[in-house]
Amino acid sequence: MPDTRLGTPEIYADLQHRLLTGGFAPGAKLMPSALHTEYGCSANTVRDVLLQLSKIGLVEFEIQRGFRARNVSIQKRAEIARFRVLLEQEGAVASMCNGGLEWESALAAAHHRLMHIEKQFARTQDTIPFVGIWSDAELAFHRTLLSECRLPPLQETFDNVYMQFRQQMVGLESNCVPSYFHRIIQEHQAIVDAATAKDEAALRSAIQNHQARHTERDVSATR
Amino acid sequence: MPDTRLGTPEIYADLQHRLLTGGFAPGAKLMPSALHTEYGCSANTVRDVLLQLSKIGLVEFEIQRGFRARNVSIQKRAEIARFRVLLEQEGAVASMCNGGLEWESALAAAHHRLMHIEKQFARTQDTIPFVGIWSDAELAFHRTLLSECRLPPLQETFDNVYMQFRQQMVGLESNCVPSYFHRIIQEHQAIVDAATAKDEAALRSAIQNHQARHTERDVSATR
DNA sequence: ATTTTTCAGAATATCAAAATTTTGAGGGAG
DNA sequence: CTCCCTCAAAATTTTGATATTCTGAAAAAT
Repeated sequence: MPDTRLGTPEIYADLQHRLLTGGFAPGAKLMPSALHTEYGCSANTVRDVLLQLSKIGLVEFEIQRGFRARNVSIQKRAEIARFRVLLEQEGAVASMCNGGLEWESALAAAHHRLMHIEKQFARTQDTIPFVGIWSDAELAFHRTLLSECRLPPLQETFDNVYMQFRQQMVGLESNCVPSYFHRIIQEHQAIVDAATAKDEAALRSAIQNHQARHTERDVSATR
Repeated sequence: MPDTRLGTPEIYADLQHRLLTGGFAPGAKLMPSALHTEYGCSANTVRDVLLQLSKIGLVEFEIQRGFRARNVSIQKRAEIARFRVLLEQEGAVASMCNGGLEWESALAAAHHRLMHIEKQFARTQDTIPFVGIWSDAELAFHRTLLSECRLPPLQETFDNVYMQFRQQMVGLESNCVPSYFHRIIQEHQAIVDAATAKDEAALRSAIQNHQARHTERDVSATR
């Protein structure tokens, strides 16, 4: 798409964005030899970027077999969602214990910003360009939630899992219903309330409920 | 070291092994242009392998600044250890709930194999060649512990974290005292006992105790 | 004396082409 | 009809060379 000469970071960002917004069909082959013309660079450069993207789980890499956009399935989304809940519960509880007033304030600020975007969202029909900025704001909110947990490895893992989860979402549901966002606003509010009240059990429940739609175990699937 | 022509998987395995056994000083620069002669391949091939190793956290990669063996510190080891405990507790408890007799048996088998190696270990002075096989057996034991948790993302993350933890260990303590292994045998036994007894609280404690030496928070470090 | 600039050496990123491997279709043998 | 073998097209990996960027020390300026 872009016609100017791009550096590796730009190619990385663009490919990540496409992966996260349905720019590639799930499981689609990602061929450096095909993509390099789009970015006006060599195939090897695309290969490097794809290798880096496989690091965060958005791209599957198999030796001698190239790259693919990660496959999606209800089962896989459920596994990722349950792992995400696990990480977020532990991280949020730790943040709640460590974090002081400045953490609560940051959380309130992130939530306010997110609500503002979500309200704009509900008013607009043209949802496509909004998913990107909404997702950034939601990620910022959840990052703030974990920001004081003092476990960098958990935070890094959460970032990856969050993006993998998002990839599963857009791969499985191409359209976003507006009522969906109403529920999400309430769920975020419950998280903020529990964190502010320093109620560990409530915080865990709120985080669990936030993903309840996706964590149900699918007994029919044989994986 | 090897004089025959090596494929990428062999180079990957060898570099991983060196990273995990102190073959590189912590923070040491890993230059494709220097390593490619050792493996009889081009610098770019080494670069690819290092990119893949950075995926599991053993190698740090910064754009335009190359690769480094990951740095070690008491602080970093503590963070990794605490994250490891968290993952292992959740994974083991889930495995205990899901796993049946075949899981208990597999766990007992992995533990028996590990004990056998540990006893040989205590008898030998020449510890260096043993650390590799002991570590493989210990990893197998902990993998078995999580094998029935039905959370593939957690299992993958645990593998990475386990290796990062090992890297911190060998980077911080070059010598392994034999008494160290006596304690570890008992700690593993406690994990097996709790899992067999289906005692969730005891299992969590046993896993926590297994890393207790490393999870202490270092208040003096300002990170 | 401290800071800034310059400059060569070294290391990294990128490239286009060659070598290797995989894939899939077509043709024979059982 | 099925299975296996062969072979050519396509894709991936590797290579060696080129271009860009970084590093550190010496020189110049404040």
